[in-house]
Amino acid sequence: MTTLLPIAATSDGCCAPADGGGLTVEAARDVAATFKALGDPARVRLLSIIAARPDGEACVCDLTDPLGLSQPTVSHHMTTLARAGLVTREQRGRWAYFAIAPGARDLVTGAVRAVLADEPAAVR
Amino acid sequence: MTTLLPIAATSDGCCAPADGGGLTVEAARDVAATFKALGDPARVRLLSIIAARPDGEACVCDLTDPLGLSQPTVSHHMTTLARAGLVTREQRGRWAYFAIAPGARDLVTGAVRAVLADEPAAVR
DNA sequence: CACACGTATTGACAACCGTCGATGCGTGCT
DNA sequence: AGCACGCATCGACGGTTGTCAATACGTGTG
Repeated sequence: MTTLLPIAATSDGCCAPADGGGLTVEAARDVAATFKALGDPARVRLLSIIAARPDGEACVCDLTDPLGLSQPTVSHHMTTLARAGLVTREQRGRWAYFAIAPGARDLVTGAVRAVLADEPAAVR
Repeated sequence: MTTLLPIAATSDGCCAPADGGGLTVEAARDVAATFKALGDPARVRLLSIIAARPDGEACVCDLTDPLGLSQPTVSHHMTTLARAGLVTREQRGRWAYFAIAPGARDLVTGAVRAVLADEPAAVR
């Protein structure tokens, strides 16, 4: 939910929203929610493991062992990542395959740009 | 501290570290710590407000009002941001001026690249 | 149809986190 | 020297979070 808008869209007219010139309260909440989902080592490892997969997807049973966490915990983290829009869940047979969401990278980079105001010129 | 290394440096030889192909435990911890510092709306707003300043710096007294938080709370958040390497603190007179750390953007983008494996070039 | 298997949900618990008021510390002004 | 001011630290409190065991839910297989 909350459909994060990647650019700081104050949208409230021209003048600074009297916040002091920064992001809106809602924008900050959305941006922080994205980062919050990435703010746990277990979730970071989950994402990186899935991203490193040759087919780019994995089921929960593939993830419990590398992480050393219980199945419910992994499932819980995957739900968190899915709610943040970072992974997609696809039920196939009796396995649930998770993959990096198509817009995941744009979501995060958009959040970065929203906070740190855009980069000079060459993104390198 | 912990000097986040931006690239997934498994460094442990060639083979996947038996983690499943993702980041190392330590790398994941460092990356998550960076994101964790960004995972709170107050800190996101603090960063964006400082970044939006014409001179690029602000003292605590400039930040309490826009945020609607108490002075100790703002100070606490700034300490968190400083420990994460996202802002610098410079005592000048009896004011403490905070500014976006020089390497802040690289720190965050490096963390993004570490998790989501480098940018497409060819993917998709 | 019954069973095994993979996953999600529930309930519980400890740890952490954000927040505040009160207080302490350092600095400049009078 | 004394005082006002800005900031950090302390102690406390409620809320959130990460984790697990136990259980429930779906789905394919025998």
